Amino acid sequence: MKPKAKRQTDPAIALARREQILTAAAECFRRKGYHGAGMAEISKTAGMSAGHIYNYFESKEAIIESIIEKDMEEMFSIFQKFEDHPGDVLAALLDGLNIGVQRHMDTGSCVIDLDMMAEAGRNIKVATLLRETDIQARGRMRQLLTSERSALKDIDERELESRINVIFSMMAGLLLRKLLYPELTEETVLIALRPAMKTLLMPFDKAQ
Amino acid sequence: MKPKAKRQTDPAIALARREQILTAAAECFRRKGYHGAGMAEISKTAGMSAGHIYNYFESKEAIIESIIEKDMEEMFSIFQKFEDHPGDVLAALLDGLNIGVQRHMDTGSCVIDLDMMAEAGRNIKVATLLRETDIQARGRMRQLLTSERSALKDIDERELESRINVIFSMMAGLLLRKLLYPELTEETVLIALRPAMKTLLMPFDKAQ
Amino acid sequence: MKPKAKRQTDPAIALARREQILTAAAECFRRKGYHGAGMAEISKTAGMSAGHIYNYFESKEAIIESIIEKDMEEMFSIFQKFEDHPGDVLAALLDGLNIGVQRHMDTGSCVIDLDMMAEAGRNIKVATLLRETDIQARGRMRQLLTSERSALKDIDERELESRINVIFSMMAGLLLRKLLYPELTEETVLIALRPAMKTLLMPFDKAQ
Amino acid sequence: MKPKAKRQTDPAIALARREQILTAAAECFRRKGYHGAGMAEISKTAGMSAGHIYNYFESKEAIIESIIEKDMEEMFSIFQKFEDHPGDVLAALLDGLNIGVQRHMDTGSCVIDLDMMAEAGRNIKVATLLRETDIQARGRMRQLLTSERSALKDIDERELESRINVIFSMMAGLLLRKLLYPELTEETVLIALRPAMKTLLMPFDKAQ
DNA sequence: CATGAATGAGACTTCATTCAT
DNA sequence: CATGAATGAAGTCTCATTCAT
Repeated sequence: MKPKAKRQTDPAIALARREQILTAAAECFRRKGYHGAGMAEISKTAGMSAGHIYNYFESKEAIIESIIEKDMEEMFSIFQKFEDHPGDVLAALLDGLNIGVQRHMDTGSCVIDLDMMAEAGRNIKVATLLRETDIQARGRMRQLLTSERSALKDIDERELESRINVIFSMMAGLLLRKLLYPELTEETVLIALRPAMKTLLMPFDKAQ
Repeated sequence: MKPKAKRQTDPAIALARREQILTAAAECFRRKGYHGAGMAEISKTAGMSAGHIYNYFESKEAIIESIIEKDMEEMFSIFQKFEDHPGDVLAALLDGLNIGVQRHMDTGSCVIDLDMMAEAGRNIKVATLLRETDIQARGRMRQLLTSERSALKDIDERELESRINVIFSMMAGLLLRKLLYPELTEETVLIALRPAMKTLLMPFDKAQ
Repeated sequence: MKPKAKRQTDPAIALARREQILTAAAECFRRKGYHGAGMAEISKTAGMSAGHIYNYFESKEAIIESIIEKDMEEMFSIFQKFEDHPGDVLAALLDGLNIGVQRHMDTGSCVIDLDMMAEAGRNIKVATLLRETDIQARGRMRQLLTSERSALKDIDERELESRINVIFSMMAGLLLRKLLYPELTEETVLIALRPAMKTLLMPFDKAQ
Repeated sequence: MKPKAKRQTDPAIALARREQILTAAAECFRRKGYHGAGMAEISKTAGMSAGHIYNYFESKEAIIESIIEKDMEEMFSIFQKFEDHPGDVLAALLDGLNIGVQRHMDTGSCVIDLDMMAEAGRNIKVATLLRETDIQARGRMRQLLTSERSALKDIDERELESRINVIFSMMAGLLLRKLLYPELTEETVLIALRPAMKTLLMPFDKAQ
């Protein structure tokens, strides 16, 4: 979905402008929310006129869509780290857990993600984008969990799906906790999160 | 925070009108979001003039606040069930887990809760209300977990906080999963959720 | 302009109700101004329902018109005092000057009069009523100034008109001063007002 | 309090637009009063969209405040004339009296001033602005009356205050007379006004 | 006679978007 | 390429007035 821009002379400049706008918009959305941030504020933050933005994006909605795409790419890079991690998958994921927690409790990205999720509930285009992003993420996670170095490489498909969903659910939910309690720390959360995550990454005991 | 309405002759009618408005508003918010739904649409859905709504609610904001309050009361009744449950707490909560999942995956209430969370990011009154609601819920959960019939009655405060937060996080996160994947079923989720929840409701092994 | 009321059973009750409304409305207008006071507030102050007021007055505008009429009648009674005063007119008016000042600087009636004057600028009905009231007042004043006991009984018509207008202007203007400076006292004003008034009530010296 | 407008490229255009709006608003206020004139009417009169006005004024209230400020500046220029007048102060003020009368009896500015006064009764910002304006005017008048060329340069403070207030009262009151009697002429008023003013500008006789 | 629930037009204001320059 | 002046639809809210009861 790159060629959103209208006629442009130098593609390099055009790309730079787009980045400029996306960065500014993301910051504004973070501060004020999608509805709270106006094009005027975004244009001021981006250092260009409001009208000019429409040479690069068809609408305000198109901007948030592009931001979602960027988020997607960023997330991929995060998963990459886990894949490069030596040792078994369980250790890798538990090792990286605090990073994951940190990321999901960063109030900065928090609000904007929430806004996007809320928007997804009624804007099918946003919903589709988010779903695509998430499907990619789940794919990566599935690769990790079914790799040779994983203790779960033989579990059945349905259970795998469930585990991944619960893991994602738990992580994404942190965002909501942090939003309600800004004073909540990662350390506190990790006390119970780590054991729960371990359970989700190991075979369930027959006894349970 | 009961009598937000202005003076009314017949309290029964007044209450009915309030309900009428709240129901209509909730539906509109669900469809269009808090900002997306206008008073015009709400009034049409409620079957009365826009101006008349202001005889029962001081502002659009007051409406969403009332909706939040109603949700709070509903939640209390849910917790009450757990408290009345015979047997130990672990069993009670695991028994009621499917109900909890069901509730958190009901797309109907889903979107509106998300919207409220997003709104909380920029509307301090909404944020306060949500936080209060959540504090109440955590209080109930804490009572449950520290009751005589709980296996966790002796754990230290910090760990207790962590467990509760992770439990809430995991449950609330389901809402986001369901929003992205409407086809996701409770049964699927429960496969991995139940073991994870069990871990969160039992003492952590020293070995872990 | 009495029969503004619609069908009524007992004229006595009807009149009482009208008084009730007028008193309440006057108080509200004084506090909030004509535009600032709503029918809701007036009806509450009057101790009856908003709808019922419309059985006695056709509109909000009709209420202020009635208030103006009442003011007119009140003013007549004030002039009566001067006419009954023993001694010459000059002494009578100077004697009563502090009362006149007091009345024109009463912030209570102040604001409502101002509102009515402003309204007169664009509402011909109000303008007519005020003019009629004022014409009556000027007539009384003229009688006083041309009575046998007055030093001005022989001056020509044009000069008389001018004197009366300036006197009224000076007195009415006090209202504006008091509004701007609530701390302004009658005593302070009288220091210069009394000599000025004396000049206006005596033949102008040739020398001047 | 100059740059109330938002950022504008060409200050000349911005200023022109502000003038355009102020002129239109003043005309509308004159015709319908502050509350009676809507932004729609003002914008139509100004020849621009209602929304655009908000690029130059923050609110309807800001518009009337600007109008008051303009009036203030205009008034200053009038006082300047008196100060530049050769001869003694008494002569200067009596000479300029007809101009002052003309100004205070101009029905055009009349009604809008009245409206502002009435508005001051309930809008503290307007009240403050009007009071400031008047204080400035009184300051100028005081300078005039206590200058070396004045016969009143040695009178005590309280009497000076009283004289100024009565002078202003008398002049401002003319506005009300003209409003009630549009047929009233300056010449007629001046017959009695000039002697009264002379009294107010000269030492009071002991005999009085 | 009396109520107050209900209306609906209109108030001010915001903001995404367009377009002449 | 770039601006920002300008638009206009839509937003929330108020309030004089009506009418079924």
